[in-house]
Amino acid sequence: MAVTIYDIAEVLETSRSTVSRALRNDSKIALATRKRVKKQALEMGYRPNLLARALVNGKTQTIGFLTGSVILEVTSATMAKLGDIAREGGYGVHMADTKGELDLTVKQAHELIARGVDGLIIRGCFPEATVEQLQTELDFSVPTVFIGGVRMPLPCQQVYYDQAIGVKQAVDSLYELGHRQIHMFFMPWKGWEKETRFSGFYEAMAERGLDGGREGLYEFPPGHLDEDGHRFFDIDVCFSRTKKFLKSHPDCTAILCSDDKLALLVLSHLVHMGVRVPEDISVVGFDGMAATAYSLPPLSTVVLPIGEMVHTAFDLLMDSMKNNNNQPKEVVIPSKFLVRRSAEQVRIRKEVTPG
Amino acid sequence: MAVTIYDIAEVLETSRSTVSRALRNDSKIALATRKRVKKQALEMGYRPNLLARALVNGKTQTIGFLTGSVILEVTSATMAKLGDIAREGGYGVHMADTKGELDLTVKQAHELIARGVDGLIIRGCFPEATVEQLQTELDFSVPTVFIGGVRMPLPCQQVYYDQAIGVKQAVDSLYELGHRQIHMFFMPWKGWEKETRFSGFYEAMAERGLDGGREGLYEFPPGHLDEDGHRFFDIDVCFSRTKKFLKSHPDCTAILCSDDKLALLVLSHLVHMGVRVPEDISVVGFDGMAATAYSLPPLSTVVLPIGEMVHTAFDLLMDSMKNNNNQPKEVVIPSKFLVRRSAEQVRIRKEVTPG
DNA sequence: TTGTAAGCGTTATCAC
DNA sequence: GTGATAACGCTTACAA
Repeated sequence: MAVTIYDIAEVLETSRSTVSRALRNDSKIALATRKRVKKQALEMGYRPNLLARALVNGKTQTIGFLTGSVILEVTSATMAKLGDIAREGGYGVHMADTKGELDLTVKQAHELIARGVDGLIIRGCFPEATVEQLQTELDFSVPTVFIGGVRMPLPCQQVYYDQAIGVKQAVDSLYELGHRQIHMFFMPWKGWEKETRFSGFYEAMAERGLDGGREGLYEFPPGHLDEDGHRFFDIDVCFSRTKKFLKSHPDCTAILCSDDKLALLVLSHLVHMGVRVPEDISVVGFDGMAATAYSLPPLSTVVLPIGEMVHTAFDLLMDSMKNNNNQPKEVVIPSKFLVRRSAEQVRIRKEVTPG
Repeated sequence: MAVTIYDIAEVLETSRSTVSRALRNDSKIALATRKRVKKQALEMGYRPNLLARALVNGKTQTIGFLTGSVILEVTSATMAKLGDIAREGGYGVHMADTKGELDLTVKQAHELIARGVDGLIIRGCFPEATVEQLQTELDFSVPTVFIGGVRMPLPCQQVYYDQAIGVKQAVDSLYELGHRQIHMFFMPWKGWEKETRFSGFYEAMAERGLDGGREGLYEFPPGHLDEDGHRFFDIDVCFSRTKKFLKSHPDCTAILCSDDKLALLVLSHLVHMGVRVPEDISVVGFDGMAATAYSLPPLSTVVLPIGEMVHTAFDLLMDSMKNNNNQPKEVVIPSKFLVRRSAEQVRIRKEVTPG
């Protein structure tokens, strides 16, 4: 069996308390003793039993991370970052997939709490849940902070992206490049925070006096999920949808996509149709997926600063764990437009501008 | 504070042991009592403290998952699957990123063990570590199973992919489609299990009497990692590399890529150069990434059956946790070639075959 | 069928 | 400075 402080105490012919204190560098213990104990502990390969420790002081140095579909890149990037940050802070991460469903989220949260997490970070929005539902269901007994792409409409600790701002920047940037006929492509999949992405588009277009209400939106079929949660698109349908769009909007010079996957899809379809990007049409994505960096052309996209969000959320959580309060607090993280090669000056303007 | 069995016992004017047993449905307890206790527990919102339970019976119902770069799709898919399977089995998952480095792996493993995981699943190979190093470093005190793409050269519980078999299938399939000039593209990045992928290629080519030794291999620059572990490619270099290849290998009709990312990259570059896939050149990937399903054309690829691997690994782990033994055991999971549109009969043959 | 009491490995509160 | 001793919340012989 594993070595315990008791074993060490026995060998050293001292008491458990002394060993315990010495190992934690208690200044009350003589320096010599501390040294002796630590040496012995090392020799015997002692490793503290964090469970026992947790039982007495009520802290496990573990946080729980609840998230919908781990396989999504934004999710796994978040998780990776959280793992790193938590580790630096001496915390472990217990993760659980919620499939983005409220009841599973609640269930898993209770699981994790029972397992003794000190705090909870929950990622995902629950679009079909009512505020009342959230209020009652999500009444957790440990400090909790929500993260995601939309504001949760209830008093809680949360950090979320301002998704609109990046879209606005994108529209502004396109405008300055001479674009006037700008459209937004989207796939209305479940749990997707579309409204905030749309609203940025609406606003920015309106500000410029451009046509960008609902008419500026162009919908794609969302495909379907396989049993592992991977989303598959019906590329033939999407292809013809893009084709149709081009026919019906011959004057469109720029396309904003509601997410990078769609943007990459559309990009490849355009290229196949002989439409040059960005010479003929500029394309912009949303999310900041890694793959946008090496598409051809590399995709301009609105990036969600995941690291910043995770940092903020973790700090918030640490804080409320320390003070054991869970007072409502909100932090907004701005998204930002990242310029790459897929967006360019419109041709018309190019021809007008002399070399 | 949280409700404990003691609180319930007090209210019911009975003993803690009765409550404890009743809650766990011990047949020794009168059915009426059980009912009464459970009802009371429910009413008081009792939730068992798994930590306390763990302290006494030495089991936390938690497993640890160690893995390199969480952000990779294969990794996150593995994690997602593991989370689901574990939950079904009543287990939680404590995850930690190892960056694919041996010392961090060891460190994290000890962390997790201290936190009380009942077992460990470790993903990742350690190409630069010697067998001796692994032997000494990886001497864990809890049941452990390794998973990954290569066989660990030491006695342990492991399940790994037979990566060669899928490559062979791919080559066979291409051969049957009339391809003779088949080449393999690869990026030699750290920790990548290239040899097994290569060996499948070598063997299959040799079996068919085709030129497929080292000369059949064509190397791409591996790009670089950002601080988050995302890999970025220098697309311009890759592009010109592909171009150069086409010039120097005008008779090549099929390209096998060592991973899907590379395949998708090459695919887009070929399309941009006006090379039609699959009409002019067939392309095959490796991994089974989701994105291969909706590239244009959808990519034929060698898929790694992640679900199968995780299932196997979990079962193995459960087994050795139950019997508390850690006897060496190996399971091999075959990869398999998945046919999609990116590979097709060679043109020559097409012309010969009458309509 | 139920209750008593010991113990899991640690920390914390007292005395000494 | 150090050592008993009582928690922490639960399980499990052993008694009753």
